[in-house]
Amino acid sequence: MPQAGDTKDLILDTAERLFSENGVEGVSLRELTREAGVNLASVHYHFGSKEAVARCAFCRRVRPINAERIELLDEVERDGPGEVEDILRAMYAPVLRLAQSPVQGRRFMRLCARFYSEPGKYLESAFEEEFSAVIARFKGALVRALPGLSHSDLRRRMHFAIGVMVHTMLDSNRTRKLTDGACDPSNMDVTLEAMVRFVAAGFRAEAADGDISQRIQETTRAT
Amino acid sequence: MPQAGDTKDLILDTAERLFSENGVEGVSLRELTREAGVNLASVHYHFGSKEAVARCAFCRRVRPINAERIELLDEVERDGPGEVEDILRAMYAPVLRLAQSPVQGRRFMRLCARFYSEPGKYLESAFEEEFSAVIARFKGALVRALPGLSHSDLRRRMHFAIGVMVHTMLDSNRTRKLTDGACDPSNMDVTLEAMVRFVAAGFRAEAADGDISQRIQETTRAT
DNA sequence: CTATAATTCAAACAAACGTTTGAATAGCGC
DNA sequence: GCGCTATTCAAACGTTTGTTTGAATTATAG
Repeated sequence: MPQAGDTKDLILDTAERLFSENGVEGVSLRELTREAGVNLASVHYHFGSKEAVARCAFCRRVRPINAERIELLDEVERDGPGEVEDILRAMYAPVLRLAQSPVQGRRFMRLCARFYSEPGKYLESAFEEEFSAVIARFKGALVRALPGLSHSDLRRRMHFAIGVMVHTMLDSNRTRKLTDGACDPSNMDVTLEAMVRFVAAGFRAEAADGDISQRIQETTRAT
Repeated sequence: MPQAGDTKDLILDTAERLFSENGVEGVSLRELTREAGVNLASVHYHFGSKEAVARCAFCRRVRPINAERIELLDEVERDGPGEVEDILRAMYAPVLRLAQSPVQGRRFMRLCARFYSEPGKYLESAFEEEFSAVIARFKGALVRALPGLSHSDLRRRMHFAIGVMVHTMLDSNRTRKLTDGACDPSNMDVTLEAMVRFVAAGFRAEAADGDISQRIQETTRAT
């Protein structure tokens, strides 16, 4: 009983799985369609190009996640500025919690992280479109939560916070191999809390902004 | 006046530049050899394969860096356990300071970060070989500097620390586009110090592990 | 059932890939 | 000079890539 959109979803599901495992450039359309059990040409019939498949698979997952992020952040900030930990949890939790679902979640994390670090133009625009508003929203929340932090320091530390997240997502497979156990939900909760504490402490650290930057060089080269 | 090894170095230099800009898979050997001004076949004559070129270009830069890291860390730990900030500086400084050199440094950072996040087998072994000893050395130093931290928490936070570094390296180009100015040495010093403070605070944060290990030094949270 | 559109399919397309080949050239000891 | 090795070069190798094509098949509607 083949339903309408069946092929389309088969392609997207398989693309998400394979792209996350081997990267977009590392998967051929023949491999993808063979794995999905559909005809090679159906990719171009339904999507038009390989890049469109990648974008579509990416957006399909990332939009609900970013929507949940905004939703959680709104709740955190409902009664004045939120705590840094709560803001970070709103940022990290949706994407990490998706990773708990054994069937598709963990694979998407790698897809997302791969999209972030892959060279091509596959998604440079997609990332901009999907994330610019979310990032701006969280930056605003952190400005309110950390009024003493300079603008440049906040931007830098936000960068670090994203780095921690991306790296955790990318390396979830290696960590997985070590822990070896099946999908352990509590494990991800522990990881989330560890990330939140680590990054929150980083955000609250004393700033080393421009005015005292001259002292740094000596500190670095102290023999 | 063609000297011996001239072609080999030309290939390596160009590989470092192009691979860092477009990734290993994103650069063809024809593009590489055309840009380097050498013959296509000379790549296989001197290196044997494209993968070998990538590995060679990678190791050529990363070995002195890791050597300097160990050297700096030895100095930090010469009189007992070092401070977390000094350990992190020994870890971050060599790779970030290389980024100051306008000619090749910044490009290598992206190469290195790309190697870390690229799917293929190009370097999974190379990374293991070049970094396993260094990572173990720094992990030991951090264990001594943070005796209250559990083993699993330390491993996790070390993971975060690497994530901050990799992400900073990968995104140096975007930051570059924004700041737009030419290679500003002080800028990287500021970035280094910001990373050190951020990550050190993260390492010193109260652990969220099962066995709430203990309170860390109160001096850190002096507000 | 018939006609019309939507979808699937096998086959082929041109281009690009890493790699190999064998002759041509350069460098160097004798 | 000669002989030998190291290196360069243009050309082609076989494969794989994303994409296109046109006929076959299936679904939908009148």
